[in-house]
Amino acid sequence: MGTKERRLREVEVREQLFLDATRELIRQEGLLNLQMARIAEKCDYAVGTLYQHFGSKEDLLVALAADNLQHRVDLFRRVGEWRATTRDRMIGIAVADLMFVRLYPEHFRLAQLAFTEVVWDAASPERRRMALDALEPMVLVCHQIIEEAERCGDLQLKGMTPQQLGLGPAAMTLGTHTMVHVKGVVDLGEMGDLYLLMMKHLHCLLNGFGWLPLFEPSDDAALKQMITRICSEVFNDIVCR
Amino acid sequence: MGTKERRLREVEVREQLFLDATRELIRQEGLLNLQMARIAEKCDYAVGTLYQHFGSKEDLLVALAADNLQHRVDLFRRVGEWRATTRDRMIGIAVADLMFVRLYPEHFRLAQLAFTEVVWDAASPERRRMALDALEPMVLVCHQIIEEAERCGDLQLKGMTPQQLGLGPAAMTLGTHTMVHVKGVVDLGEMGDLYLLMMKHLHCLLNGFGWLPLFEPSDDAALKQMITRICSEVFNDIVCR
DNA sequence: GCAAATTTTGAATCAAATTCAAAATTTGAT
DNA sequence: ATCAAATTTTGAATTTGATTCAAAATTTGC
Repeated sequence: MGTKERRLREVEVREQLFLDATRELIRQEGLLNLQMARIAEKCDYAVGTLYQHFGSKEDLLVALAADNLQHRVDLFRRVGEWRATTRDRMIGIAVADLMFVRLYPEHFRLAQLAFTEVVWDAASPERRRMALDALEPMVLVCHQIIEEAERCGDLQLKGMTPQQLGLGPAAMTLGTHTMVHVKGVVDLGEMGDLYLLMMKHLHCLLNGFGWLPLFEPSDDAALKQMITRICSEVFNDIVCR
Repeated sequence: MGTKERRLREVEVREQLFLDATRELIRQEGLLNLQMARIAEKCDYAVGTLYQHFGSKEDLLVALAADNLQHRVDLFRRVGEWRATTRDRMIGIAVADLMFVRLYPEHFRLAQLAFTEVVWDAASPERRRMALDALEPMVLVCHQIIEEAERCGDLQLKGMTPQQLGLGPAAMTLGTHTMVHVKGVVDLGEMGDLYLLMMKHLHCLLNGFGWLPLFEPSDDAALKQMITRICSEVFNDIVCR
């Protein structure tokens, strides 16, 4: 009987409806003013129905963060499949994030909250698992690039596992995203484009790893050109800087 | 008249009492279960009095994060005054953070929440200013090290300002702290000590900057020895790893 | 010693998440 | 097509916990 399956699909559709509505409400009124009742109302359902999908507000927030991550994964995958040097692809991962930030400008603010003890621990274990699973393929893409880099001699792991080496760039990008999204921590006036700066630091880090071919980070023009090239080769269907 | 001043001091003492009680409650029962009424009760004051100091719960959280930062600053300053090479001192900043994490194991979890839009924007502007001001001296210490490194030829800025260069290590440490403190994001079993790994990545980054003297990051023993040395020379009065 | 000003108090209020019994709908057998 | 059982939806009622504010207590200035 297909009845059960149809129902299952309907539930899934509605769940997505709730998530999209939540995303829109956050964009319109900010995380601060997000209310469960408003979400239900916006979708013409009763609050009780919303709670059938998400055990709590925290659960919903984690679910939304995980949902956003699906899209981030898509961008990472493109980079993974891109025919380019391993170093270009590693940098490409960071460029994918720049794209992701434009497509989901609220994601990192949401994620910062969702991974906070207060929210994370209040979400259901299943939801947490889903979020961690959503992270998994991104990690995988990075490791594959790192492994290939080692195989072809672009990179020496020097006793680190690919996982361990990957954590450096990951920490740097995560840290940057955090700083960018907290209002007031960095004086943007005198810092310029933080994300451009991040790309530069990432190059320095990769140089420090000895990841070939080395790149001269002081050459701003070359750096910008590289970003533009990656955008046009990998993300040319997405609006670009 | 000293009456006014005495009163002012009393208020300050009480504010600290509230902050310390909050810190303890968080350690005991977790951020999740923090309640304003409990804090007041623990200090034998009415909730109204607590609200005289902190306009809202969010205000209190930001205040506590800022208060913690004072202690982080103290550790940073020691490093700033340490007689050692500029590179050792830069690494020393990260070691200071390791110390800080032991002294205030809840800080980064709290900070992640406090700098979240939901909390940050709900705190009073004065409180936000205080928190940003608390950050300032830390930034300053780092810049001084970077500037001295350039002056004495240990480091080439290559077109970056000291502020801009400092953001790289800052992003990397912030990102690491975040990953360490969210349960489940990194499989600690196969990653080993994340903070030791961070030190290694930091060395790679500094190598990538060309910060002299270069350090071979694959030499685990030397890395650990370096950390131990910094602990004993700079933090020998604090319990050490 | 007393009235005005200030501070403290905590019961009352309020906001918003969450629940759950009743109503509506769907299912499956006849 | 009809009906009873099972499932789903509903939203008013409950709960939780932050916040307020009028009354009580205390301090100040004369």
